[in-house]
Amino acid sequence: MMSRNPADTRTRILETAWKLLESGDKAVRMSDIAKGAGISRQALYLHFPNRAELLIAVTRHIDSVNDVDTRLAPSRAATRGVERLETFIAAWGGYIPQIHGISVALRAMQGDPEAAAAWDDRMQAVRHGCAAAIRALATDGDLREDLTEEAATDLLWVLLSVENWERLVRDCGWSQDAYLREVTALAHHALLAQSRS
Amino acid sequence: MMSRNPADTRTRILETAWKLLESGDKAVRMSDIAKGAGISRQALYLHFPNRAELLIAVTRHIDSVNDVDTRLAPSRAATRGVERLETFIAAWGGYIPQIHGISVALRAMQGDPEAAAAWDDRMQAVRHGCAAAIRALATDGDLREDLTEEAATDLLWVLLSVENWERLVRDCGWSQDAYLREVTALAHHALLAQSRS
DNA sequence: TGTCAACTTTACACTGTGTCAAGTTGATGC
DNA sequence: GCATCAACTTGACACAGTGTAAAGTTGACA
Repeated sequence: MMSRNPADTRTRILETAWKLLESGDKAVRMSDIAKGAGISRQALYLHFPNRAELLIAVTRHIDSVNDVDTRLAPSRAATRGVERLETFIAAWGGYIPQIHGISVALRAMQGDPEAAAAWDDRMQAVRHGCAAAIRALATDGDLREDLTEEAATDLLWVLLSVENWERLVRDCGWSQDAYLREVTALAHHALLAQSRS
Repeated sequence: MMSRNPADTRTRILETAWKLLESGDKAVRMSDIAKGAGISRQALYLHFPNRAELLIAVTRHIDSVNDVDTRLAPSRAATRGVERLETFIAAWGGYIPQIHGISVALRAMQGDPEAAAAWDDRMQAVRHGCAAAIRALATDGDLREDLTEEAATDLLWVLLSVENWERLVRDCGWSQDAYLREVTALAHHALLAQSRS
C-alpha cells in the first residue's frame, strides 16, 4: 500500500473515471473504475456514496482542472453583443469535448434523480450564458426583430447542446474547427438582424 | 382465456408498450408491458425474443399506424426547393411527438447494439429526407453559397433532431406550433441564400 | 377424443449496484 | 516498542431487471 493519502486516492479515482468515460467505447462500471484506479470496488464506496455522486464529482473535477471561469473571461469582457456571442460560442463549444464523456454517462442515468439534477444544473448554467449573450445582442439592437429574447435564448441554447456537438463531430465527422465555424455562422444567420459574415 | 389470437395479443402488446413509453414518466420494464397487456411477463418472450426487438417492433408499429409515406407525400410532390424544405420540416416535425417516447427508450438502450442500429437506421432515413430537400434548394440556387450540400444536410439534420424537439417543447415549454414556426424560420435564415420570411 | 398452440406458474442464471462485517497494514502518538 | 486509527482488502449477500427452462393449463379444432 504505497499511497495512503485519501485525497490522492480520490483524485486518482476521478482521473481514472474521467479517462474511462472519455474513451467512450464501453459502459464504465464501478468495477472498471476501481480496477483502473488500482483499488477494490468496495473502496470506491469509502470515497463516494454511489455511482451518481461519483459522476457528479467527476464533472466538478473536470471543471476545476479546466478553470471554467478563465475560459469564460473573454466572453464576459466583450463590449459589443456580437463579440460576446462569438466568444461565448468559442468558449463553450471548446469546452464540450472535455465534458462529452461524462455527459453521456450522466444522461444515461436518467433514472437517477440526483444525476438528472446535476446535469440539469450544468445545462442551466449554459443557458444563463446564452441569455447574457442574447441580452447583449438585444441591447445593441442586433437581435432579429421577430425574436423574443426568451425565444432567441432557447434557440441558442438548443443550438449549443452537447447532443448537437456529438451529432456533428462524432456522427457527421466534422472537425472541432468546422463545428465552431459553422455553428458560429449558423448563430449569426439565425439570430442577428442582418447577417454579416 | 378470451382472445387467443396471437396477432391480437401481439398488437395489444405493441399498443400497450407504445402507450406506456409515451406517458414517459417511468422506466417501462418488461413486467410493466406484460401487466398492461394483460399477460404474464414470460408470454412476452413468446412474441419477441428480447426487449430490444420489442421496442423495434413498436417503432415499426407506430410507423404503420401513422402511414409515414402519406405524411411525406406533400414534401415529395413539392416543385420548388423552398417548398420542399418547408413541407419536409412540417411532416417530420409533426411526426416527432408520435415517436418521442420510443425514441427515449431506444436511446436509453445504447448498450444494446441492435437497438442502437435500429434507431440509427431511422435517423439515417430522416437524413435522406434532409439531403433531398437540400439538393432541391441547391438546384434552385437558393442554398447559401458558403455551404456545401453535405454541410447543409448535416446542419438541417441536426436542427431537426428529436433531442432538439425535446429541449424546445419539453424543457423550454414551447408549443408544437411554436416549434414548427421557429424551426422553419431558423432553417430559412440558416440555409437560404437570402432569407425571405 | 386427442392434439396443438397460446399462455401460465415456478424457478433459476446472470449482471451490476450497493451494503455489511471481519480482517490487514502502515503511519502516528505516547 | 506498542496501541490505535484510518485506509483499504476480501468475501458474502440483498436487490432489481433481463432472459431461460420446464412443466402444467386451457380452449379450439379436426
